[in-house]
Amino acid sequence: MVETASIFKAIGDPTRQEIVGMLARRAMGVGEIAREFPITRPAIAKHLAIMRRCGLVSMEVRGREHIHHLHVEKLQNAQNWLEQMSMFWDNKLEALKQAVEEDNG
Amino acid sequence: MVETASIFKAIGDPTRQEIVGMLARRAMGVGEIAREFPITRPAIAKHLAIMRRCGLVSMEVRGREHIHHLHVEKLQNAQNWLEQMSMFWDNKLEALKQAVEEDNG
DNA sequence: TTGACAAGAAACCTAAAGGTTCCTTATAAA
DNA sequence: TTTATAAGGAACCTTTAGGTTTCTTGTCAA
Repeated sequence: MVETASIFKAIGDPTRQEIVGMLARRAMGVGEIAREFPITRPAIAKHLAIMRRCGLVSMEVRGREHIHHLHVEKLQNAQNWLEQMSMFWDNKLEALKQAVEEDNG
Repeated sequence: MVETASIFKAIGDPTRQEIVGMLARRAMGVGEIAREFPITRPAIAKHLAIMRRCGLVSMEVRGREHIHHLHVEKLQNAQNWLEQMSMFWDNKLEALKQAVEEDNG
C-alpha cells in the first residue's frame, strides 16, 4: 500500500497535469516546457521539483539542458489505488480478496 | 476533458484517501468519521468540504447527522485521465485515436 | 423540557503552494 | 574569449491547506 497520495497531489494541479501530458509524448527541458505556459520558468521549475520529489519525473542533465522524463509506472500505482476503491464500492469482494493477497504475497 | 485536477487534489492527501476508503464501504456521518482519526472533528469537516466541492462526496442530512456518500463515478473520471496518459506513453496510437474520437463524439 | 449529542461557524495559527524578480553559474557557439 | 542560452537559487509576496479552540444551533431522547 504505497504512498500514492504524493502522486495524486502531483497531478492535482492543472499546470502539472498539462506537463504530464507533454512529457508523456516526449522528454523535455525546463525552458522548453515553460515556453508553452503563460507563467515564468522558475514557476515551472518548482512544479517539476514537486513532480521529481515523488518520483513522477526524473531529470537528466544533457549539456546545459535539464531534460525531464515521465515515469509512467508511478501513474500505474495511482491507477491501482483507484481500482481498489472501485472494487470496494462494487462489492466485487472476490476480486478484492485476490488483490489484497497479491499485495501481501 | 473534464476538471479532473480537483479530484486528484481531493485524493492527494493521506487523510482524505483514508476517508475515501471508508466511504467506499459505507456512507458515514462527520463525527463517526472523525472518531477514526487522531485529529479534531472540525478538521475532518474541512476535508469533507473539499471533497464535496469537487463532487467526490455528497451530504445527506438525516436528523442531526450529516451522512456523507462517496461518488465513484468521479473516481472513474480520474481513472480515465490516467489511462489516456498511459496510452500516449505506450504509443498505442490506435487506441488513443479511438479514445479521442469517443470523447468528441 | 432539560440535557446530551451532532454538527456548523468563526477566529486564529503556521506552513506550504504558487507565483514573482533579480542574480549567479555552467555550457555552447561566434 | 566574448556572448547568448539554459537553468539553478535566493528573497519576497499572497493565498490556501491543514490544523486548533471556542461558541452556537438543531435534534433526539429522558
